[in-house]
Amino acid sequence: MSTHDRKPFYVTTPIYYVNDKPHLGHVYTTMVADVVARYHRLRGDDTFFLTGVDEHAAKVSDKAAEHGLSPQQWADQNAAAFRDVFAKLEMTNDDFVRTSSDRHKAKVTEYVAALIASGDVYAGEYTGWYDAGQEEYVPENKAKEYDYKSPVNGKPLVKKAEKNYFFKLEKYRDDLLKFYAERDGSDRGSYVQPEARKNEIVNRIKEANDIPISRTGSNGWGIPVPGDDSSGGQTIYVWIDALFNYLTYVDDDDRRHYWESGATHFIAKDILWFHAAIWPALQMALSKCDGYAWVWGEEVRNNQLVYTHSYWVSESGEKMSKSLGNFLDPAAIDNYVDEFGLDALRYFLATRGPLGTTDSAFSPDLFVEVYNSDLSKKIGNSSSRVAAMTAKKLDGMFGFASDYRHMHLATGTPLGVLLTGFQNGMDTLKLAQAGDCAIDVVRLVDSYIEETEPFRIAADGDTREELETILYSCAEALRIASVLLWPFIPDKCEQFWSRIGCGHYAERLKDKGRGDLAAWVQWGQLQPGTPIEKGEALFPRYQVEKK
RNA sequence: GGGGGUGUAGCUCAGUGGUUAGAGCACGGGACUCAUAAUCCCUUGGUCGCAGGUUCGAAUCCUGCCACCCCUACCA
Repeated sequence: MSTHDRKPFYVTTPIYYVNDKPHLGHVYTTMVADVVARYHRLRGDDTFFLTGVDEHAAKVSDKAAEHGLSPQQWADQNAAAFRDVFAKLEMTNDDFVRTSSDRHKAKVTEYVAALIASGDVYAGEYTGWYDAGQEEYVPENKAKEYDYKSPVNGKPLVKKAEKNYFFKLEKYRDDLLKFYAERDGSDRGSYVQPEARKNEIVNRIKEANDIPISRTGSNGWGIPVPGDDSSGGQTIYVWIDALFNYLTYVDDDDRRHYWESGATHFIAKDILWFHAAIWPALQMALSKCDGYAWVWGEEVRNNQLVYTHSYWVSESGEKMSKSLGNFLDPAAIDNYVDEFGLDALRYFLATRGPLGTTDSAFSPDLFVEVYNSDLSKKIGNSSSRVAAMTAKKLDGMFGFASDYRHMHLATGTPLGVLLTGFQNGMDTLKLAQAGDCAIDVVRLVDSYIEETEPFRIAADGDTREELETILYSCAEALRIASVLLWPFIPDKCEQFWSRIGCGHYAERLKDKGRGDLAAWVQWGQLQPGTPIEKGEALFPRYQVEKK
C-alpha cells in the first residue's frame, strides 16, 4: 500500500533574477512548485523543494553602482525581498539558493574545472555585432532589424571578436536526440512537458552549435573561469552559473539522493532552451568527468523533467511586466491575500493558471467567481451544513455508521474514481484536474444530502441510526476531500481538521513533515463519538458590489 | 527572415480520426430548506479562427491564410 514511503522527490523553480522585483510571475512558479511539493510530502515522499535567486550579471553590478552599493549589498537587499515574499506566502521551500554563496561558487568552479579538464569546455573566440555605446553584443537578427546600427545612439555596430570559453554542445546533439526519443512514451513522459513544447527544442538541437559560456566585463561580479590566465577577467556566463544551482545545492552526502531521483524543474516558457538542451547536455558532459557519473544516472535520465508553463497576462492580453505597469506586485498580491485569504490565492493560481501552452488572463472577476463557486459555495458551505446538522440533531457528535458503504451508493461519480483522478492529475502535473476531482468529492456530498434528506430524519427512535450513518458518511467524504485539497489550501484544511478531530494530520505535516495520503483517504477514519465544531465560515461568501 | 505554439459554448477550459462536440461558471426553469439566499435537478447555448484537401468518416491528419504568443548567444 505504502510503496511511496520515503521515496525521494526533488522539485525546483528557476532562480529569479535579483535585479527584478518579485511579481506575479515569480509567485506563480513558486506556488505551483509548492503545491506539488506539499502533495509529495502529503503522500509520504522524502521531498526537497528548492528556489532562490540568480545574482551574477554585469547588470546587477551596474544597478548596484547606481544605488551606491556594492554588488553584494544590492544582491543581499533584493534576495531578502524575494525571501520575504515567499515566506509571507508560506512557501515551503527547503532551501534558498543564492549564487553568490560560497557553496554555490565553489561547486560551480569544480564543475567547470572538470569540464575544462575533460575538454568539453575549451577556449575559443567569439565574434559578433558589438554595440560600443551599450557595451553589449547584439544578436544577428536584431542587428539586421536595426540595420546594423545601435538602436540607442544610431552609431554603426561593429564586428568584434573576443576570447571566450565554449561548451561543446554540438558534440552532444545525438546524445540529446537519443535521450529525447527514449523519454517519449516512457512512464514519466517526455523530458519537456507539456509535450507540445518539445518540438521546437528537438528541431533546434539538430542544429545546435557550441556555445560560449564565459563573459568579460562583469566587473569581477561573477564566478571566475577556473584556470583562466588571460587578463580579460573571464567569468562564467550567468546562465551556466544559474543552471548549476539545481546541482550545487544538493551536491552533498545528505542531499545527493534527491538529485539522483530525477528533478522536476518548473520553468516559464521563455527559458526553455537553456533547460531543455543546454542543461541536460551539461549533465551528460559532467557525468563523464571523474567522480560525477551519478549526475546522469539511470533514475535521473528516467525521471528528470522540465515543466514549462506560460504567462499570466492582463485582461487585455498583455504580458504582466514591470514596463507595462500592469503586473501584480507584492502589494497587490497582499491585497488579494487580505481580502480573500492566502489559500484562496493559492487555489486560484494553481487551478486557473497558465500551466499549459496558452497564457492566462488574471481577471479579478474570474477570481471572485472561482472563490465563490468552488471555495465558498462548495467546500465552505458543505462543511458548514454538515456540521450544523450534526450539532442540531446529534448534539455535535458523530454517531456510528452502520453501513460504511452507504455513501458509495449515492448517485454521481464514485469516490474511488475521483481519488484516482486526483492522484493522476497530481502525478502528471495537471493541477486543475486534481483540484476538480477534489471539489467533485464535495459535490458528491451535496448531492448525497439532497438524495437522503438527513434534515428530515428524526434523531430518535428507529431512524436515528440512519441519520447517524448519513451524517457520518458526509463528514467522512468531506474529510477525504480536505486531505486531497491540502496541497492547495493548507491553512483552511488544517482548520477544518481541528474541528473534526483530525488535528493529528496537521501535526504530522507541520514543519515539512510527511503525511500518509494512502491511509488518510481510506473510508472510515473518523472516530464515532468525536465532537464536531462548526466554527466560523471557512470561506465567507464574497459579495460583489452592484454597479 | 527562420523555428515552435495557441485559436472549441458569454467566461475558464477538456477533448489528437468514429455514434447527435463535453465540464465548471454565468443565464433560464423547477425542487428543497440542514447550510455562507447556500444546495439539488433540468433546459438553453457552439459554422470547433478562415479557406481548401485527404478519408466511408476530421475539432482531431495535410496545405494556404488570419490573429495572438514564445524562441532565434552578454534581458531568469
